[in-house]
Amino acid sequence: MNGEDKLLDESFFARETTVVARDLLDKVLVREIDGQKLWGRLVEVEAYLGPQDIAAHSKGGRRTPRTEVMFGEPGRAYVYFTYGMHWCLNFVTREAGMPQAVLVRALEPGPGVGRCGGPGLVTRALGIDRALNGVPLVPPDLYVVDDGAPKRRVFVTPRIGVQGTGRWEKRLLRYVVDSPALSRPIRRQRLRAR
DNA sequence: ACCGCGATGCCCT
DNA sequence: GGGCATCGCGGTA
Repeated sequence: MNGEDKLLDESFFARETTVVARDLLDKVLVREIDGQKLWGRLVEVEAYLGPQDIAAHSKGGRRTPRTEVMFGEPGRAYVYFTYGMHWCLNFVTREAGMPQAVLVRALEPGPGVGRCGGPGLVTRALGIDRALNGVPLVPPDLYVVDDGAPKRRVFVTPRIGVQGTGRWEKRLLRYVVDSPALSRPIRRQRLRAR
């Protein structure tokens, strides 16, 4: 992480969610906590597409205390708690009023950072919890940069943990690059490259 | 390799 | 009260 890094700003996140998800791969998520910088390279994300998307928290336009952040400005963190023990980090996308987001599922961890092969592991390794819900993705606390690293080939699969056989469950809204840090290994034959 | 399940607590109906 | 955008372990193979 050096002076060449370019911060991904609000205009980056204000675009179509699937495009944001794809573009986030190979970018670097940075967390600064207690004066130390923890980071990891994004290798697995998922798009959640709002009211029409039956797997999204904002399905049907649900506007509740939990989903409120997704209805607001793009480029903020949406952090929620699940299964009694895990925090999950999302980036809010699209303009205000369109409750869409990208879930961070895996990172290639930087030096001194623990395993990040799963959404709960990412937040544990980077010290992310409800205190960061709703914060803008700007330094110093939590932000994403382009460090100029080469972009790898992107693969798409159905989203993890989304049950059912309907259209939304089958949609290829999980975006990954081939990495040992993924939450689940790629099965080459079933994979569709783009 | 796959499958089942317990942990644990918040959210929403 | 049911379900959950999870994880890690233990069993079977």
